Amino acid sequence: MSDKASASIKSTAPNKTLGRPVDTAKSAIILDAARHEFFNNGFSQSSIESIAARASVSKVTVYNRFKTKEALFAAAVGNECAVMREALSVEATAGSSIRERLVHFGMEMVAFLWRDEMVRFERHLAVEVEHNPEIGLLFLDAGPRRLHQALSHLLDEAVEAGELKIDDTEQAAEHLSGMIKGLADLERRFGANISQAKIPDPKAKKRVNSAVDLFLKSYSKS
Amino acid sequence: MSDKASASIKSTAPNKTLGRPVDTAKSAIILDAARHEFFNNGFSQSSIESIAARASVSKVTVYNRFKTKEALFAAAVGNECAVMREALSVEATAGSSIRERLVHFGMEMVAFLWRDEMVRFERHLAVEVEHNPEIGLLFLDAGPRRLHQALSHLLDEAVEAGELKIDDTEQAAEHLSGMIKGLADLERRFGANISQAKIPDPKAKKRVNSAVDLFLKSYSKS
DNA sequence: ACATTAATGAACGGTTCCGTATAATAAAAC
DNA sequence: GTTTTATTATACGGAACCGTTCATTAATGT
Repeated sequence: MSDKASASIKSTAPNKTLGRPVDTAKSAIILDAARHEFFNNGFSQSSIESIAARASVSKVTVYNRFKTKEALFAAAVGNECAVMREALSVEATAGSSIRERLVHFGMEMVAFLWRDEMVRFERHLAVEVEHNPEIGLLFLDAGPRRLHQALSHLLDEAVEAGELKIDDTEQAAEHLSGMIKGLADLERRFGANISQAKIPDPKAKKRVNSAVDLFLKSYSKS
Repeated sequence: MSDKASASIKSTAPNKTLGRPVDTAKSAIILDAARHEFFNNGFSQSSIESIAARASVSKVTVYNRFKTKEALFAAAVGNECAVMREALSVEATAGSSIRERLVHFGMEMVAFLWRDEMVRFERHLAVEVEHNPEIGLLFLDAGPRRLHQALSHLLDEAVEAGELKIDDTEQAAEHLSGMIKGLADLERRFGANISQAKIPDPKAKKRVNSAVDLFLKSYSKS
């Protein structure tokens, strides 16, 4: 009876172990191609066909894994955010002085933000946030808020260790990271192509150092 | 001879005083419609036809004044930058204490940046900078750099008046404006729609005040 | 009235692209 | 081999839109 049923009635759920297996590697390749196209040309300027071509995959395969163009974009954003999370999970270098630790944090932050891919990612993501607010929060949680937490934590430890005296470490962290970015953040987003410049932000070292100076002048315990 | 020439030979340059005059008001109306469409939907998502419809103007008329879609976009950006220049030419309120002046400057800056139109303008402009770097510089000159100069000037005056002691006022101005924007700048660009919130940035007052506190703690002369 | 230019409305050619459908091929289990 | 599923290549329907053309109407000077 059961044999007859399974043979005659078409099962709505396909048998997993039967037929040609899904090439699981293709999804990652598609996402990588999508990342390249979307964050270099923008959402509406990127075509599914060009993404498929870059991934060396049929267009139908793309639609097979991702229901629609918007879904593919959201998946690409999620993927980038996951990568960002991984990159930001490195621990702050301890052992050195608090000044050295803060300067190091600042320079790392600048190096991270001033990368070409980061600039373009921010640009094209910000536009799509208007149509899909969720991806904006996805980015905020993976990037900025995480950085803020890391810096706040760094400050908390310094306070506990008696190196600093801060009432509101979160507020202090926001001030410091704000100074680290400074107005150069606008040059980064609207200025000449940074890929042509040898050094991402030539004034970064000076800016970060003086920012830490100003910061420590108020918050140093001594 | 000259009469004969001007009468028989078709002059390549049309006679200005002849025929129906150009409706000069239409250009401004078109630019306003272009601003609305471009900075709400983005460049590639906006169609010339919808812009013409919004301006109650024929599509041909648009192409008559602006050679191409890119030219219209650039013109719209230039127009917005001119408006911005006008808005930023207001003098800083003098007479009060330096603390009050700085806090006032900061709150004005936040109010200016957190407007819906400003957020969308920045978003859509940043994307197009990749294809047309000139419009980015146009914006930088009209907005951020102008703000920076204004704040630097304010600090210079305070130094001359003996209210502050600052070596590098430009660096100090960058730090202060960086703190004023803080990480909230990222929430502004990637966070939930600000138009739904009652107050643009609820934490702005606290952030600006504590930023000025930190600033003055180092640069006060007393 | 007439000449001249501005502006409109509608249509067109050409292009791009989304999402789907179809027929053929490839890779696995049986 | 056969069956089953994944993937490809190709084509299609449909829509959107850029930039242009043409015939017509509107607004001014002489």
